Amino acid sequence: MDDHTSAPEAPRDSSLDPAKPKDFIRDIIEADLRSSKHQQVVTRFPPEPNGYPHIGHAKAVSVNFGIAQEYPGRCHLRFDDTNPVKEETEYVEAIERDIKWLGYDWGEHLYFASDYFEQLYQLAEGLIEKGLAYVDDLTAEEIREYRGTLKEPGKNSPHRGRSPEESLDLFRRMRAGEFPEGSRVLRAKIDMASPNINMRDPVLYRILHTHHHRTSDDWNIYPMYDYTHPLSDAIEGITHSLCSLEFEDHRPLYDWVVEHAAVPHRPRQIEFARLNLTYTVTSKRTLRQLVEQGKVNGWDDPRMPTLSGMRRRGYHPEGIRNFLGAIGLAKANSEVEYGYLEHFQREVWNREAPRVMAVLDPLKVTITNYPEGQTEEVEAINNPEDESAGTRMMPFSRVVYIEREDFMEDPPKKFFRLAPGREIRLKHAYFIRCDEVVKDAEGNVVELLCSYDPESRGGSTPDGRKVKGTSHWVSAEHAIDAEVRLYGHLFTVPRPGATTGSAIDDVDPESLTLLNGVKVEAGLADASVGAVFQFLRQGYFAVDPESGPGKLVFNRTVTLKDTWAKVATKEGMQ
RNA sequence: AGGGGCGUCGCCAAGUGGUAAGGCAUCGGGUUUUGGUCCCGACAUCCGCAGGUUCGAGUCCUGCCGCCCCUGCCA
Repeated sequence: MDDHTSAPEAPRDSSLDPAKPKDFIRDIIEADLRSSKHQQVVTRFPPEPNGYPHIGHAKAVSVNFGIAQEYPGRCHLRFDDTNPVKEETEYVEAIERDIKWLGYDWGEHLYFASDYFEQLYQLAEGLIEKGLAYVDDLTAEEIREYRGTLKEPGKNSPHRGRSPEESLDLFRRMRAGEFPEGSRVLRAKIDMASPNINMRDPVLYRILHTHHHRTSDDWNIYPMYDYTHPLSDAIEGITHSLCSLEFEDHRPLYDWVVEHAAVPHRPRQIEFARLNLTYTVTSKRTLRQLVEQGKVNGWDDPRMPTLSGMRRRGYHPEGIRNFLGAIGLAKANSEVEYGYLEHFQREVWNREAPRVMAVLDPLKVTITNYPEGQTEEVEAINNPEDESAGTRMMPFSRVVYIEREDFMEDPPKKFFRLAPGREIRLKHAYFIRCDEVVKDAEGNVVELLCSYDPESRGGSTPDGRKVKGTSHWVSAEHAIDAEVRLYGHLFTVPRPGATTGSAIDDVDPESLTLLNGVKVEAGLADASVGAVFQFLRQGYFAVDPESGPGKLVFNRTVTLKDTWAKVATKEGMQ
C-alpha cells in the first residue's frame, strides 16, 4: 500500500510554464539574472529551531526552495540559532524532517548561524574599531527609555562617546564572561533620532550565560538576529534573502550591517506577505498553548496546522505544494479560505487514493431471498481514475451493512437512496429493494429486510432498468471493525481570537468526533500507517500511527464534495 | 513627532498607459455503478474614493479614506 510518509520525488516545475504569471520576486530575480548581476540565484530558509514547522513555514519553504529549484540555483537550510534560551535540537530534527517531507532538499547546504559565531565576533570588533559600535552599560529598562517613542526621537546613551579602545576592552571581557547577564550590550552607533526605531543604535550582542545546543558553553555573549542574519547571508553568498513583511522596517539595518561590516558580498532582502488561513492559527505561542493545555493531543494532532499534524491527517505534500503555488506570492496581507487547501488535497487524492468501502454508521440489511450461509465474491474497481490500480474481490453475503443515512423511511423528493419499496444498487454487487423496516421498542430503525435481484449481479440488469442511488456496503460476516476520527475546524470562528482576544477561547471542543463501530473491508486489516484511502462516498482517510495488530484507526483527511448535503441543507432536511 | 507597507469579483491573484487572465467558491446544464471525478456554460462596463494629465488610466499626478507592521538585551 502506498505510504507517502517517505520522501517523495522532487516537485515538478510547474512554474516554468511561461503562461503562468510570475510574481514580483521572480520578476526581480529574472531581471538580475538577465542583467548578469548574478549568475545563479542563492536563497535560504532560516528557521529558528524553537517550534514545529506549520503551514506558514511551508510557504516560506516553498518560496525559497521553489525559486532556487526553478532558476536553478540553490537554497540553504540555515538554522537561526542565536537565542540559546529558546532553542532545542528536537526542533532542528523536526524541521529537517518536515522540509524533506514537503519534497525539498538542501543537499550539502546545511548551516547554523552558530557556525559563524567566531566570524561574527571578529566582524563586531571591526565595527568597534571603526567607531561604528560601542559597549553600553545602560540597563534594559534605560535603553528602552532612551530609545524614545514612535513619534519622539531617542537620546544618546551617556556611553555612546566611549572610545573604541575602551569598548573593545569591555567587549572582550563580555566574551570572557566577566560580566553578569544584562549588565552590558554591544550597540551599533547609527542614529538615535532616526524615524526608524530599528536604526536607533540597535543592540548587536547581549550577555547570556546560557548553554547553547551546538556551541555548548563556549560563549557568554550571543549576537542578535538583526546583526546575525545579514552577515550570515553575506557569508553564504545569498543573493536574495526572502522574508516576511514585518522585516521591511529592518531592511535599512540589514543594509547597514552588510555595508559596514567587513564582508564582500551584498545580499538583497525582499519581503513578502505571510500566509494566513481561515479557521487556523500560525502563531508558535498559540500552537504551544494548544499542546500544553491539552486542547489537542500533541504537535502532530491531525487538527494542528503543523506539517506533522497535516501529515498525520493524511495531507499529501504535493497537494500542499500545489496550494502554495496557487495562492501566489505578493505583498498584500491576505487570508486564504481553508477550503482552498482542501481543494488541492482532494485533487491529488482523487487521482491517487485506492477506493475502498467503509460503513461509518452501520445499518443492518438482511437480504431475505439470498441463500443462508452463501458467500460469493464480486469484483470491485480500485480506482476509476487509474486503470492500472486494477480490481479486487469483495465478499458478499446475506447480511450486509449500509450507511444509516442512505435510508429514509419517509424520504423527501430529492432523496435518491433507499426507502420502503424503493430499489438501489449496492455498488459492484446487486440491486436490492427494501421490503420491510424493523424497529426496536423506541421506534428506531434497527434493520432492513430487503430482497435482491439475482439478475443484477455486478450492478446492472438485463432489462436495463435504472436505479437512482448507489450505496457502498460491507458484508457483515466478513467486515472488520475500525475506529474513525472525524475532524472539523479546530476553531469555531474564521479568525480565532479576533473578537475574544484569545484564540484559545475560540477552540471548538467538538472538533473531534470519534466513531467506534465502523465496519470496513477486511482487506484493510494490513494497511500501513500513513496510507490514504477513499472511503467511497465519504472522503479520504489516513491510517493513524496508533493503529496496530487488531486495531485499525483512521483519520479523516478531507471529505468528498457533497452535493446532496448542500441540497439537503437548502431544503431544510438536515 | 513619526516611519514602513498594502488596497483589482465572496476568497486568493494576474495586470508594468491601449480598452479587466486564472484558480477556489457560487449558480445553471450534461456524463456517471461514488449525489465523487470529468465536461459545458454563467459569474468585475469595473479596479478604496475624489479630482487631474492623456486620443486613451486599474496602470501616471494630486488629495483624501481604510487596513497592516514598528517603541524585545525575541526571531
